[in-house]
Amino acid sequence: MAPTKTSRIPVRDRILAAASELFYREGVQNVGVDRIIAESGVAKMSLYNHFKSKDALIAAWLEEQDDRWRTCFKAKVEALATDPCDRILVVFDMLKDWFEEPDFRGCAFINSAVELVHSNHPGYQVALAHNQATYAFILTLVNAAQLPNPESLTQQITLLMEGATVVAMIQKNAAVALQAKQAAATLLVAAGAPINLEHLLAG
Amino acid sequence: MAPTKTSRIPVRDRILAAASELFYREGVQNVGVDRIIAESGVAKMSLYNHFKSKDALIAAWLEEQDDRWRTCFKAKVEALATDPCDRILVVFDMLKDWFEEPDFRGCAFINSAVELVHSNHPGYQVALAHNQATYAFILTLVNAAQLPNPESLTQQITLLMEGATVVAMIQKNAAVALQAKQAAATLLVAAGAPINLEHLLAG
DNA sequence: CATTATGTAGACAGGTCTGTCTATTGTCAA
DNA sequence: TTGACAATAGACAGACCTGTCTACATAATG
Repeated sequence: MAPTKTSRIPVRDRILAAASELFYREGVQNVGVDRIIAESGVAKMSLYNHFKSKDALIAAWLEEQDDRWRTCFKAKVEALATDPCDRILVVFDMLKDWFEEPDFRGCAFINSAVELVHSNHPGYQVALAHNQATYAFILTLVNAAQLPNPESLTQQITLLMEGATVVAMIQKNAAVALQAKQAAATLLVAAGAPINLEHLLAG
Repeated sequence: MAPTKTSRIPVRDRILAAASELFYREGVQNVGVDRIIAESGVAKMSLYNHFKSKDALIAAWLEEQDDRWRTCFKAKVEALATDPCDRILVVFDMLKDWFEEPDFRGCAFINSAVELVHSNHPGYQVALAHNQATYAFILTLVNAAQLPNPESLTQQITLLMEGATVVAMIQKNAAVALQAKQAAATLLVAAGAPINLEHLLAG
């Protein structure tokens, strides 16, 4: 490899970093490869040497995002709470923090699935896999809480998560995360979880 | 006006009809004006005489969809149920029917907001207004049910609706509507509504 | 030093898209 | 009939986009 004078970060990583920011901020359709190479300070041929096409770059970006999300999300949940039910609820606190980030623009996977339209697009496949991975992760939390009908409860909680993400994006309103948390807590209590609902309403 | 020989339907309506199908099926970004005029059998200048630009056509399409939705949705809910709580729950049965339509591809307003990116786009404004109209309509149902904290309950129910719509789209899974309905029923019961949950699980 | 691999810079082809323009046709009303 | 209006067909400019190509520069390795 040729460590360029301008930067010692590998070319592929620089491309992915620039693509990540631009794709998320403006959508995959509104960002051309010319802007990605300009932002990353890379030659166009380098981009096409590392990625077969723009569609392949989109898929690679989503895969990288998915990888990061799986590890970061799991680690954060486990660091913020130990009780199984608390871990489910703390997910919504994390969502609120995410929604409050100034550059928040919704879920990259949902947004990309909408833009890519066709489910045979490699990027769409990654988005779908991410969606199922979210379900699977929440399911581990619900299973740990040993509540009845774990699959149903998990699906309902993920619907609240996705709904909150979409509404927070379109309305630019981070507070919906708290409403989603309240709803999730109600579902948990109805399933028999030992949660103090009064305490939730306060903070 | 000049009623064309090929059709007596006004030109503007033919343009909107073609745009509606194409925009919804493939997304506003993936459909060019050339395809709209080909599908509607209209001259390009006619399109630009009726709509200032493609962006204006997108906004007009969304406004028309919003108008139709407001009247159709309200009428259907009121026709399918009379009890306030039943009316809230029947919304999710309607969602399921919608999700099962072969051409279902999610919510046109959410999808368009994602594609248009910028909240100052006229189409984005219509999508946002539609989102708030949904909230307002559900709020009337919740108010009719005379339950405590109507705004919170309404927000939580709309989160379930939006979440179900997004997940149904990305997974092509209409069954999530039933999970959303179940969650909504649990929330209603927790709020004191007189609902038989066992009956819900059956159908 | 020489070779090989990697990256750079930028031109370029071929396609698509929006929006404009012109010339022509058809329809209604006075 | 005639003039005003609406719609048609299609060419066109200008911009943008993807992906390829060439010529050159740089770095590590044998």
